[in-house]
Amino acid sequence: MALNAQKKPILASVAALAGVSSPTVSKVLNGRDDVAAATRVRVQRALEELGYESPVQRRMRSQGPDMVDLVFDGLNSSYSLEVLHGIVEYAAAEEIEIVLSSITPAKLRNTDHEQWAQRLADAGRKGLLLVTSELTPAQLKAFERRGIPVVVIDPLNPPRSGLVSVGATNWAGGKAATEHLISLGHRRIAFLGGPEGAECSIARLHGYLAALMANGIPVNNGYILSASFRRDFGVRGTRTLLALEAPPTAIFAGSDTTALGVLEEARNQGVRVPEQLSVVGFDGTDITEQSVPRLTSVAQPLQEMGRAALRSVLRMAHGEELDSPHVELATQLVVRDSTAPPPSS
Amino acid sequence: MALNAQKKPILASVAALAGVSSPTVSKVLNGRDDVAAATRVRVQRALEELGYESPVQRRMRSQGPDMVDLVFDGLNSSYSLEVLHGIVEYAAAEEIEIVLSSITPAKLRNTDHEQWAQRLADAGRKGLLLVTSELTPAQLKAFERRGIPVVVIDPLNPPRSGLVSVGATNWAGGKAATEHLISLGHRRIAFLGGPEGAECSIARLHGYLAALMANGIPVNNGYILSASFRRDFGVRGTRTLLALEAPPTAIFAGSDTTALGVLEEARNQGVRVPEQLSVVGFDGTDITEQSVPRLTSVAQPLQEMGRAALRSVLRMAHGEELDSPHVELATQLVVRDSTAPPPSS
DNA sequence: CTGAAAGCGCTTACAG
DNA sequence: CTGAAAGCGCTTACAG
Repeated sequence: MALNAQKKPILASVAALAGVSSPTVSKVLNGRDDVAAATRVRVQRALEELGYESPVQRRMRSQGPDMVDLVFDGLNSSYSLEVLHGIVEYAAAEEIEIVLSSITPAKLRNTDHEQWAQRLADAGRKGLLLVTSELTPAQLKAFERRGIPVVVIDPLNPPRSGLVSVGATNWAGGKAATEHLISLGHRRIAFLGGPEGAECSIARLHGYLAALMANGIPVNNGYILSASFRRDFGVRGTRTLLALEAPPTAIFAGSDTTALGVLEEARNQGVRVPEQLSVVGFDGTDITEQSVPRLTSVAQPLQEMGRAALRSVLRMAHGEELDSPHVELATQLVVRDSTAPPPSS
Repeated sequence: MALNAQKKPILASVAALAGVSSPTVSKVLNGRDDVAAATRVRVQRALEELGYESPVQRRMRSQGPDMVDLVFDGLNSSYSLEVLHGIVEYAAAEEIEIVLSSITPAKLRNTDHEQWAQRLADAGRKGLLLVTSELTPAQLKAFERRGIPVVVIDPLNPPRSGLVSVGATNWAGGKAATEHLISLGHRRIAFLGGPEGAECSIARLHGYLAALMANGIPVNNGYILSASFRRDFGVRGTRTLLALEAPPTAIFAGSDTTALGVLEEARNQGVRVPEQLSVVGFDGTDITEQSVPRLTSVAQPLQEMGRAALRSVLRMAHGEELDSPHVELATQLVVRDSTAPPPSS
């Protein structure tokens, strides 16, 4: 049978192998119930053996590359662009098509997930990729039941069991940023974190705390503010911090965008960076190179995270086992021009 | 004919209506080229009138929202992000899914376009959107023959007949930028343009020239350099310009990214912006707000361009007539902090 | 339950 | 360029 393996199997060849007529095979394929159980089994075995595909199935498959759905949580930051870039580049190389879902995170809640999952299954989608947004366990289950793998990039909540996700070493990054400042001689170091409850921000905060503790620097709660990853919080937060009786000599911002706000407010107050105030950002997007001064920042491998997530989804789609349900790629501190020793007051 | 409207149209009924044979209809459907143009049109009209769908298409349709393919020319700039943002937002509202094509512009040349177009047709894709990149007339024809509308955003070449495209008023933008500088008192104004031959850059250059001429300012060819939209050209170009015997007092850059390079080089040479040198960018992406000083720039309505392109493709897919094959959305000069009167030498 | 026969809708090969 | 004819692969209707 290996001899005619190249010949595409048609219904008649399946019938011949099973020792029945074409109509009978047709009935099995279409789920008719007027077929004896034993016959059905024989036909099914033959279908399997020959790897039979209906013309529609064949058309579907040959119709193009595999497709993976992507749900994007707002497409407005350099962060998103980098992640998307990584996904798209890998997809192009692997000849995968990425479908930007019309189901936006905003609509996610009021979407009938059974219906959604079924649609993806019918359309032959190979998997689902989520950036930042998340699925409820019930939603996740709907995809699981249909054999559609789901991978989340940078989940907001702590990794749940059953949820496959890709992130970055946020704790280590927070620690590295803070240790860098400490090694420059800073002792009064503030932290401007992201939205309350965001797992990645909490991890960065704990990295910051770990560095302080390891160096015997007492934690000052007035130096720790959390609100958002946006620029305006950088401005507001800096205003608050610089108005303190003992203002910090360094600020570690939870995102590059926030750090930009820090730079802006420092400039407005005539506080020179890095001479009078050191600033570290987080993300390592291209704005770190465009700001004045260029921003010392903890780089996340965003493109790699996108690529890794797509790779994981594809591996799962092919039935391969993953090494681990949650992977964290290494962050890396990149020292630029916004950090220096504190002013020798 | 309204009477049997409920009867699902088959190939033979289309043939009857068009007054041809079934094989001919089959050929049209499959994009064969051995059909006379007039016959093809008649058949396409009949297909349209009866709302014919192939069995495969029927299957597909019952399976989810309409899909439009998108070919992106590199996903690395704020420019791309903005355009994509506009497309995706409109798509989500209209419940359209956007497929990021695995055919990248790099691969475009060695792709069998007949095969590609057929694949999209088979997959029931409603249209094709191209950003910056373009199709050859032969490629365009392959899609046209299969009734798949194509729209290009910001085509690099001048609008060809038959090519539907969306752009911005580059000439007017170039003129507005230059007039702004002239009205501040500048007479020595340089232009740093994009890649040689890029239509949008040529239009901006001519807007610049028009403004100079309208104000009786002689054109100095040494003030006009064209190379790319990238930052490094901003640096190099500025170095060249500032080394001139009579250096310009203002530089109009063809993109915001290039303008950023201008700012960088000016800073390196200790030339203060805007006091000693005025700078205007083009695009109006968010880096204009993040630079120091904030960048005066000609804003392109990038999100709107993305949205308009998708809307056009969908209108064509529904058989509606477009008002015009090429549309230009208005650019707008946004004055920020990088422009001021020239130094009173 | 089964399958010979007829049928369906589309495509291909080829004569003109 | 066009279409009558043959063909393809699947499904349906029905006799046994």
